[in-house]
Amino acid sequence: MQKLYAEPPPSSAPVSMSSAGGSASGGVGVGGGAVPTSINNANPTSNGGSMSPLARSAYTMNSMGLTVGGMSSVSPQAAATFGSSVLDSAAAVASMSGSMGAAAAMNSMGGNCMTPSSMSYASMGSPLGNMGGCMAMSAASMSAAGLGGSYGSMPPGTRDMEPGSPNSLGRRGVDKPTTYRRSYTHAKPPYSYISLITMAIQNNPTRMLTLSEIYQFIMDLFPFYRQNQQRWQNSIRHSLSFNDCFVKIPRTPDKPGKGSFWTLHPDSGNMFENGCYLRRQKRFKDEKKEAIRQLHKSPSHSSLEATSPGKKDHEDSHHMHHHHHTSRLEHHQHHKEAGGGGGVALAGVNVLSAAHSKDAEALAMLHANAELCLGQQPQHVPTHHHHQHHQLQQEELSAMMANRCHPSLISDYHSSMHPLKQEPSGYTPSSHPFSINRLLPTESKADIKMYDMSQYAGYNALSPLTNSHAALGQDSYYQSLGYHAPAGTTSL
DNA sequence: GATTGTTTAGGTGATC
DNA sequence: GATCACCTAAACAATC
Repeated sequence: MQKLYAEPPPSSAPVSMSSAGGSASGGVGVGGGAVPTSINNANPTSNGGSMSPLARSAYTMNSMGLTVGGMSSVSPQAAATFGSSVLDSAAAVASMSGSMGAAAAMNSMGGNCMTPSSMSYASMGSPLGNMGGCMAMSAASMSAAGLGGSYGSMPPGTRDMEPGSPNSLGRRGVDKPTTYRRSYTHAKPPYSYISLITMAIQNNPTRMLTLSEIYQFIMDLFPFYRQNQQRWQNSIRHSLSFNDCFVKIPRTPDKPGKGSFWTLHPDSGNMFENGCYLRRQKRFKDEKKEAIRQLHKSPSHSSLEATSPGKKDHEDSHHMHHHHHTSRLEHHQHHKEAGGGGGVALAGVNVLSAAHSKDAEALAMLHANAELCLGQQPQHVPTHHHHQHHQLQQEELSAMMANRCHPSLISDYHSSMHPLKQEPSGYTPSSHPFSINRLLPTESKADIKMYDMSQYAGYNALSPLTNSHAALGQDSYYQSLGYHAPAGTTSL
C-alpha cells in the first residue's frame, strides 16, 4: 500500500511534524515526509483582513465540520458556494451521533492515508468541502480529543506566525495545547503543488486561471503559503511549465494583461482519482507530446543527448546522474520541444497548437465559449482511443443525460457497475478521502445551482465563487481546443 | 523593474 | 537499488 503519511503521533502528542517548510532541501511537503497536522482554523471572521471571501467560505464550512452537523453554523454563502459539498458534509456529520460516532466512523476508514492529522488539515484549510464527511469527522474527532476547538479561539495575532518564530511549525510545542493551535495554522498543506494548482483551476468556472490567480487561490486557502512566497511561487511556475497536465492558453486581444491563462489538460482528469490526493500515482503525460518525444528519440537525438548531459530531461534526469540510469531519457524532452523561448513556448503543444497555430479566431472562440456556456448540457461525444474507455464514457454520458448528475457521481456509478475498478483499499475512485473528485466543488454544481437559486440567491453576489455556478460549458471549451471534455469536468 | 514562463540542476522520500 | 513523484533553487528570457 502506498505510504502516504507518517503515522500520526500518539494521542498524547498529537502534533508530530517534521519542520514543514523552511527546509532548504527538497522533500518538505508530500514527498518529503513532512506531516502537516491539524489546523484549527475554523473561524473565518477573525483571520484578519488578509483572508479573502473565498477563504472565509472555506473556513466557515470547516467550522461546520467542527460543530458536528451544525448546518446552522454554516453561512448561507458558504452553503451556496459549495452546495452539496457542504450539505453532504453536514449530512454526513449530522447522521452521526456526536463526535464519538464521528470518531468511530473515521476509524472505520481503515487508515489508508487518513491519519487524523492529515485529514484534519484538509478539512481546515481547504474550501474543498467535498472532502465531506471525512473531513468533518476528523474535525469532530479532534474536538472529541480536546484538540479541536475553533480557529477563532486563538488570540489574534497568533495565527500567522512566521515559521521561524517560537510558536511556529519549526518549533511546534508539545507542552501546551495552545501551542498546537498556533502551529497547526501554518503547517504545510499535504497537497503537492500540482494538486494545489489543479484545485485552483478546477475551482474556477472557466477552468482557466492566470498565474497570479493561482497564487491568490493558494494563499487564500492556506495561510502557510502567505509566507516565503518567492519560494513556493517559483515552484508553482515550475510545476506549470513542467507538467503536461497544465496547459497554457494565450490571452486574447480582448483580454489584455500579463501572463497567460493556465488550464488543465483535458485528459489529465484522472491524475488523482484512484490514488490519494496527496500524491499522484502516476505522472500525467500528454500522449501526443509523448509521441513527439518518442519521435525525437531518434539515434541522432539520443547521441546528442548523450553528449549533452545538461540538456537531458530535468526532474528525472538528475536521477540518472545519481544512479546511472538510462531508461527515461525521453521524459522531459518536451521542454526543448516546447521551444526555448519564453511566452511563445506552449507547454501544451497539441492542445494549443489548435488554438495557437490555427488562428486567433479559434482562440477567441475558445475564450468566448468558456464564458458563454453557462448551464449548457454536455454536447460532446467522447472520442477516445480505447474502446473500453470510450464505452465507459458513453455510459457516463448516458447516465448524466438521464439523471443530470455529475460525472463524479457517475464514477460512483461505475464503481458499482464495475467493481473491479475499485481500489484494493476499498475506496472507489471518487470516494477516496483525498480524491480530487471529492475535494473539488466542481462536482456539485448542479446542486449548487439548485440550492442557491432556491435558498440563497441573495448571497450570490457576495460569493467569490458565484460564477462557479455557471459551470461553464467545458465541453464547448474543450471542443474548441480539439479535445473532448475530461471526465469529471463536464459541465451540467 | 516586476512578473511570467522555461529550463537546468540537485535534492528527498516513497514505491517497485 | 532502481525508479518515480515531488520540492527547491536558480539562471535566463520574454513580456507587461
